[in-house]
Amino acid sequence: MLKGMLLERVAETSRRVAATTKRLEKTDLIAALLGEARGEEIEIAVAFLSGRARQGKIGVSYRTLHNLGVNAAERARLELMDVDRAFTAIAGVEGAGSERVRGALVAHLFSRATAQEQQFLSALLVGELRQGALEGIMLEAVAKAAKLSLERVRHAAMVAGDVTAVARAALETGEAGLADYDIRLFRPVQPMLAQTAEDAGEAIEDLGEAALEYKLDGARVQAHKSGDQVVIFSRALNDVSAASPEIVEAVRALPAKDLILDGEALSLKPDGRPQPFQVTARRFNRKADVEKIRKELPLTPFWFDLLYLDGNLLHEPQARRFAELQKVAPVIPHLRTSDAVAAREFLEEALERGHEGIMAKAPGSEYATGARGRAWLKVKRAKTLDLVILAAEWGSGRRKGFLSNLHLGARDTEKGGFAMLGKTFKGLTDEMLAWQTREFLKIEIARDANTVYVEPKIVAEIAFNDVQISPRYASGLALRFARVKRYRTDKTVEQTDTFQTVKKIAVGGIGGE
DNA sequence: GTTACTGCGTC
DNA sequence: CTCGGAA
DNA sequence: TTCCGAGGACGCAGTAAC
Repeated sequence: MLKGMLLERVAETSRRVAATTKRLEKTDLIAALLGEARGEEIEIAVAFLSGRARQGKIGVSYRTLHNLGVNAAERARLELMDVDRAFTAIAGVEGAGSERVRGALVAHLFSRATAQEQQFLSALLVGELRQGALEGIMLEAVAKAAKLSLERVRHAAMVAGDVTAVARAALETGEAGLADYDIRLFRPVQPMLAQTAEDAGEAIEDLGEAALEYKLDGARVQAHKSGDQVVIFSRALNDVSAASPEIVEAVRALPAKDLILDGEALSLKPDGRPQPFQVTARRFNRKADVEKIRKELPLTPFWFDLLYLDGNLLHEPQARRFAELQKVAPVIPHLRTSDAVAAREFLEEALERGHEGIMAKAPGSEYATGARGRAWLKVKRAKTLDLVILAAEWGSGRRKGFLSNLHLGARDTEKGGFAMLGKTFKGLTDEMLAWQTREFLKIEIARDANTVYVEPKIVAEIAFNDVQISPRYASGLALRFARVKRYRTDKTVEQTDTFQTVKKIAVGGIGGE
């Protein structure tokens, strides 16, 4: 009887992958390991080295792992298959007392692992492997190990919606094995993604003639239909049919037997304007009272692409896919133009109607599953505020040793003091990180475990997309997608924006109270 | 029963 | 979701 | 250009604790 691959082999590879910053070296290390794996082990190894369990999230928290209190094994004996079976068992526990049972199962697994293996398993389970390689590098490694072209492997994985099975097929049966991974009904494909453009003008400049569409602020949905059978998938390819019965019904009624649609679903107010995102979000991942909530907050799907209609359309140009789509389903508001002025007007119209912005698509482009290319561009509009930094949290990973995540405050001219509007760590260069760490420590007024509180005197220009109602912050409001544009050392606190200004933006955006 | 907290998925 | 850094 | 990782805001589900 052959011995299976040891967990140690994977943990050691992960450690070495993390140790180098060179992409090719990472690829080589992973490819070498894949060459040694057999059968199901291939799928397990691919999942682990992509930073996840085959079972997905299995409900093991940071806290569970820290309260284990088990010793490490002396010798590495755990096989990949053992670990995979243990994960399946752990994921299956539910109900009252489940946290204790799960903890016991995790403890037993960990007691059989060496110290290094324990470290690897911990990182894997909390999703913090941070070896500088995820699915992108994995695809390259699979291609290398199977001696196939990267494009071939990537396409199969994206159309299959999953790398693990494709990796196994590629390694076991090569080119022939990948032939099965064509688009197929009820097997979701990775949705095509977009890059950002500054404004409508840049999008037209990039694309020439472009297919413009409203960008709606809801959730991405992929609908599969064959006859009466309909399944709706989310962006992460979860089956969300149960939570969105009205979408299922709408798709079932479409005049085509077999199709796959791509679109965005959101809830509209009675006047046709969109609900704020956080309101539409009440429909996502929902199990309780679906029939009741669908009456209060019905979801409306807006379709913008057709991937399959009695056959594969992925490789057809966008213009043809959209034309076919219009014959069978209600489509998103759209405009085909090469005129920058018309594009700008279209953007203004979308914004005026309460939407997020527009998309601009290359009419000649195929549906590049899972790719974030320049064939699709998104144009949104950010707002900015000058805010005061109230505190900063110590960073982790490559930001360890630097003050990173910033607490943002706006002057409250009524109550005095500052209203906290959330936090951001985005938009900071290494230079800014170093600067703020230095400067903040000079004006420190207090600290706790992870946070340094500072005198409220540093001003930063903060970009954001929306103001949301916040159940978390005392101010009652929080910024959505906040990021730092620059520090305003030229501005005093008295010159910053006030909480009262923020409230006005909120009322404008949310629709008033 | 109700609340608090964490995990997960959406953006 | 956004951004900056590295290859 | 592509990939990665630094983490942000919500809301719901599920358990544990009260």
